[in-house]
Amino acid sequence: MQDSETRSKPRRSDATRAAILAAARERFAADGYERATIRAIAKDAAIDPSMVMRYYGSKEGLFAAAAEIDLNLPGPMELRMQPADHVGRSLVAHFLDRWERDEVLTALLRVGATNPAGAERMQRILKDQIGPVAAAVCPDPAEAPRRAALVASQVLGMALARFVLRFPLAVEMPREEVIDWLAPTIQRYLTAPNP
Amino acid sequence: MQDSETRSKPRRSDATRAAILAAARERFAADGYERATIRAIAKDAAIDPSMVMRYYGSKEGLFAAAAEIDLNLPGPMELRMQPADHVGRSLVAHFLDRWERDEVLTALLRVGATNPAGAERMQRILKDQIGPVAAAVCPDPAEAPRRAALVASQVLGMALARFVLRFPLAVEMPREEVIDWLAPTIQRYLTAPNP
DNA sequence: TATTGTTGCCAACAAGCGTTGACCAACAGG
DNA sequence: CCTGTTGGTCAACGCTTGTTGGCAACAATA
Repeated sequence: MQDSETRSKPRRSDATRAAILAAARERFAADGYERATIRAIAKDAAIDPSMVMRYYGSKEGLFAAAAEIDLNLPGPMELRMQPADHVGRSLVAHFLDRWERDEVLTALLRVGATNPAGAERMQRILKDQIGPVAAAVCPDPAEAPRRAALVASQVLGMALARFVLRFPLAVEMPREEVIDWLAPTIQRYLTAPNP
Repeated sequence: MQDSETRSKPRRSDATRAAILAAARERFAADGYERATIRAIAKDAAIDPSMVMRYYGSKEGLFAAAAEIDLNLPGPMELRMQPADHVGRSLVAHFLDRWERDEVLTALLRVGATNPAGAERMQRILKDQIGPVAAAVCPDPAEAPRRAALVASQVLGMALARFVLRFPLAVEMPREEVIDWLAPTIQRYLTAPNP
C-alpha cells in the first residue's frame, strides 16, 4: 500500500485499478448498490473478484471510491459575473450537462435511495457544493441552506424522472425545453423574496 | 387460492395476509426491495417465511401486492370547482399529506430507484393518476403529459429529499413553508403558457 | 365420527453473496 | 543469478437469500 496522494512512480496496476473503478461506476449506475455485485464488476473489468478486495478493501470501500463526485459548479466570482437573473438558467443547463456526461451521478442517486452511506454522501454534496452557490446569490445568506435544499429537490427530481426512472415523457423532452421550464423555478428558489 | 375480487366467506387467514402486507410495506419503505428480506418481513409479521410464499407466490408478487397505490387525487369536476389559481397549492398540500400518511409511497420511491418493476409501476401512476389532473387544468390538452411529467419531477424530488434521503434541511422545513415554495412551481407547470 | 381442506411450522435445498488465503508468474534491484 | 516485491488467479469459506415439500394441528363439512 502506498500513499496515493504523493506523486510516485506509476504502478503497473494503475490500469487495473482504473478498469475496476470504471466498471464499478457503470454497474452501480445501472443496478444500484445491492444488485451491483463484486463478481459482476470484476467480470466487466476482466479480472478476478479478489482483486477488487485487494485494491479497495471492501464493497463499501469500492463504492466510496467510485462515488467521489465534484459537481464542478461555478464559484462565487463567476456567479457574480453573469447577470443575476441568468443564474437559474445556467445552473439548470450545467446540471443537465453534468448528469448526461457522468453516470456516477445516476449511480449515486440510485444508491442513495436505498443505502444510508449513499444518502449521507448526497447530503454532503448538497451542503458542500450547492450550498455555497445559494449563499453567493440569495438575498439573505441565513436562508441559503433552505434555498439550496429547494434547488436540490427540483434538480434531483428531474434527474430521477429522466435518468433513473426513465419516464418516457421526461426522457423525450428535449434538453432545451427542460431548461426553459426548470430555469425559472431554480431562479425563484434562489433569489425570490420569501413567499 | 381463491378469487379475492368476489366477496366470499372471510377466511381465518385474512388477518395473517394483512399482517404480512403491513410488515412488507414497512420494510420496503425502510430498506428498499433487495434489503427487505422475506425472512425479516415474516419475523415482523410473527409468522413463518414460507407463509409469505404461500399467500403471495414470490417476493415480486408480494411487492406487487404491497405497492398497490391510489393517490386519491381530485377528479376533473372537483378541480374545476376551486379557483384555477389555487390548484397548485392544493395539489402540493395533498401530495405532502399523502406521503406523510402512507409509507407505501416512500417504499415505491425507494424501490423504483433500483428495481425495473418498481420504476414501471411509478410510470403507470404518473400516467393514470397525475396525467388526468394535468389534462383537466392545463390550457392545451395535448401538452398535458409533458406538464404532468414536470409536476412529477418536482413532487418526487421533494419527496426524495424529505422522505427518502432525509436531507435535514428538507426534513426540518415546516410543512407550510414547503407548500408556499412549491405551490407556485406546480401552478406554473400546470397552467402557465409554454415558456 | 370420518373426511377433507385450511393454516401454520420446520428443515432443508440450491444459488449467490462478500471475503479470505494459498499459490503462481513476472518483474526489479543487488 | 538469486531474492523480495508486485500483479494476478484459484478454490474455498461462511453466510444469507428465495424457495420448496413434508408434516402436524385445527376447522368444517358430511
